[in-house]
Amino acid sequence: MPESKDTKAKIRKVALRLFAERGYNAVSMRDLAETVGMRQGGLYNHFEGKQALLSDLMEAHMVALLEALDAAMAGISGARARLEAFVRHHVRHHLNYPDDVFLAYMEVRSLDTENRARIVALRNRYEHMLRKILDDGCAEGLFSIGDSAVHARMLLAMMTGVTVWYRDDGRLNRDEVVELYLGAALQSVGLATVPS
Amino acid sequence: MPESKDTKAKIRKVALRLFAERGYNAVSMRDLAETVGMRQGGLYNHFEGKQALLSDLMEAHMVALLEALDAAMAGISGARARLEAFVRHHVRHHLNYPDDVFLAYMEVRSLDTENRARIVALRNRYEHMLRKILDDGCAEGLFSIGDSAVHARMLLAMMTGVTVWYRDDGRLNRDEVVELYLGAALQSVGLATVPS
DNA sequence: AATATGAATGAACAGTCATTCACATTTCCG
DNA sequence: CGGAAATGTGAATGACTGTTCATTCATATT
Repeated sequence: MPESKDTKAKIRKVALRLFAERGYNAVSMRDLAETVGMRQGGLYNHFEGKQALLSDLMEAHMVALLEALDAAMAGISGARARLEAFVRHHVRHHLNYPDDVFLAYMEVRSLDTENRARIVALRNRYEHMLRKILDDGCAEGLFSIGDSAVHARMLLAMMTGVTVWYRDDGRLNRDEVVELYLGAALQSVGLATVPS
Repeated sequence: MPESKDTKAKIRKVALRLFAERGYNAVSMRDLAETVGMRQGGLYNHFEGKQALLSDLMEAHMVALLEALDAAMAGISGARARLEAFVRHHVRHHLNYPDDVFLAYMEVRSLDTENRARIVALRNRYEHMLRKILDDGCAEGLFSIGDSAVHARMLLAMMTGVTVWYRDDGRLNRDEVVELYLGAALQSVGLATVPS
């Protein structure tokens, strides 16, 4: 069988979708195995258990998110350009991987203590990158915001929320949505958006 | 017994906290009863079941939120003043009832079809109020935003996120936080904030 | 004094949960 | 080709799930 080797990948793919759709606690190992096309016992040849599977998915997403951020910011300097790059990266990544994002956001509390600590640390690193950009922009006298820590959280919440409503068959395509979020983000720090 | 009559209220209070803390599916009726200080069977003298309890909590919150909005907006005219009133109301209400808000946001998917439809309808009514304000502001030439429907969702996600991080023993008090969100919201629609 | 009500109990119900395990089957490699 | 390692099966485990119910009891009503 040619596809037997990527069973692990298939389990992850299905688990990601089901966990994101119904929530971690509402998905049983039976549901998961059945959707994958196997019996529940076989899952344990690939993962230690349900908790390990969740943790694996969330960590993979956070690492991918941070790597994509590094790639998006490489060689870009200046607070405004860096903010633009951050927003574009964030919104685009969230549009491309809505299930990953949704899972990482909603199921942090389903992680046990150790796993949660690791995921939250990665998330804090991400948040700190944005806060640094805002601080730099304020130091340069470019941005006008009340509090960089709060503003970073405001922007992240605003942008992450795109996963809640965006649908590919809707009125707007992904590029348009990215630019809408970019415009709002720039105005929120006191920068006028240039008309296209 | 003076306190036997408000058992129902106590169940709601405890359920709200537990559901918000651990998630609907992670709280058993035994957990709930034990925390209230009774046995599981007795819960069913006050609520039809777990689902009815969740639905009851969420609907009560949505109704309270809409009523508070009506009160906050009464007699206020002009797009800018109405936007300010909306933002102040929303952030303050979310700071005052973080568990209600968190539950209503996270557990919509745990509702069965009929209950979900009712809650989502209430939520849409709320979102529409904000969108109307944005449309009016654009029509008056006051606001500068790309898309009022998207911008309404951006603002709501941004403001609702306050429940995720705010702590009463933190660096900022509630009034300060409200004003920070107000400033960001106004700038995001292209309005300069007046220095205090 | 007799009766009705609201509320709590604790046991029982039929399922479901994640996980384990002995046992097939398949796949890979020497 | 052969045997070992990887992978899948199906049954079993004990704990936990939401819900029901006969029963008890204190209070309120007649």
